[in-house]
Amino acid sequence: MSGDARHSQILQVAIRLFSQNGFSGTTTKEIARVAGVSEAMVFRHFATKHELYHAILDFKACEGGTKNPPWENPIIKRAIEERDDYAVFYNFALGALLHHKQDVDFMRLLFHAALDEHELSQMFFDQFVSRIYEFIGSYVRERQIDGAMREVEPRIVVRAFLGMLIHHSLNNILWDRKRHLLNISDEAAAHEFVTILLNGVKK
Amino acid sequence: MSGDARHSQILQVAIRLFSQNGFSGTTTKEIARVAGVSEAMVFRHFATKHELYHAILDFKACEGGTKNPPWENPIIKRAIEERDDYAVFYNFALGALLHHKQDVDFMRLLFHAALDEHELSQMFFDQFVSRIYEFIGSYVRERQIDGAMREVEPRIVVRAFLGMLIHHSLNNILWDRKRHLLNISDEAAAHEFVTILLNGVKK
DNA sequence: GTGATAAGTAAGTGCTTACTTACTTTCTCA
DNA sequence: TGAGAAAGTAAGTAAGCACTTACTTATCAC
Repeated sequence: MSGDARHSQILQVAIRLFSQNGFSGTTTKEIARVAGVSEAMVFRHFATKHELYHAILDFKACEGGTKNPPWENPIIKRAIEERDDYAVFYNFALGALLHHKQDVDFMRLLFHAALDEHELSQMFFDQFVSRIYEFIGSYVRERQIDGAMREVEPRIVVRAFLGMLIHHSLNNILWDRKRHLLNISDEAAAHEFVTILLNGVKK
Repeated sequence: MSGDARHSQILQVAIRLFSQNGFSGTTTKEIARVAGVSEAMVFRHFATKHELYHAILDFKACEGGTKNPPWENPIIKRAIEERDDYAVFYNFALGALLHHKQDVDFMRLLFHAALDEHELSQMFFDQFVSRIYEFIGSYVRERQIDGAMREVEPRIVVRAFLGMLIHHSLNNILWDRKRHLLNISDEAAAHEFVTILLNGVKK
């Protein structure tokens, strides 16, 4: 196997293991075993375990966050121009839920990193999450000026909205994987959450 | 120091360390050091590291969950009888936010346990969280029958509501401890979330 | 074919881990 | 007051950890 191929293969294996077991719960020996190579190969590609973890968070933060950010989604941009509140929030919500479902590893990795207080957790928050507050928050502000939404601190609206979405995904990933408590499609969840939110803030 | 006192002192130290660093990130040596005893003392009180962790989750799940459950809160019970939606949801929300703030260790512990897929995480979910779905869900159902709330699956309403609350606490604990993104009192947060939710589901 | 280079490993290194043993000190109360 | 129990420790043990070294095998342009 070529160097590059092995490099990204080890990365993929490590992503899975770190996301399952966290940093200190994952051993370099097991990464090597699952990748089907000797431990020495892991250390040829990544000087230390920390460097490997850092490379993963770096890679995932780019791929998972800044790849298709909502503020570059043409459907949402169009909906914003047309002042179609439902379309703005629904498409954002559905995009988020699908993204969470597709990349469970990333979600788990983010929470592990947050609990471990890893610097890249804060970086992701500052560079991605706070931008979302800006993005949705400023749309809410505009709609308040339009007279379409009542006066609430826009960031509270964003927090309420993100809370519904992220908590729903977190439930599906961590506690209620079999969907015993609430079995609902992503489309239906997005619709219901958006309906509650928009009715909740309309004038 | 007496045996019982030492026992609970080690427990308290371990709670702090496990909640900070998770199970595999915490060493028995450090627990002993922080407790100011030799490692052998830790193992006199708890046969294994796993047993200590189990004892903590057990203790915390009881203390944190079933101590003052919302379904035994007289203020909430009264509000339910009076069909005072705002009082029901506001008091529940404020109680939850205060509880999260007072016991950050427990919140972190719960998330560590969930990511580690520890059995007691599932137990807490089954015994406490699902009861809350029952409790609030059935109130929503009653209010729908009363004609005061529109027809939505009550569990979706509960999920939206808990999502706002838990996500807000999680933000304050993990990512935005300095409250740069949103600085708001617990009372104001409870008020705003409840207002959004109730307007969101009213007929 | 040959020699340079890259891919790969077996068998370590010293340190840390959870956990034990064999021992000493302190307290209690008949 | 002294014997027995309980509280406490120093100094281990074997296994596991991140990481290294010294070596072998495969690739491929020339």
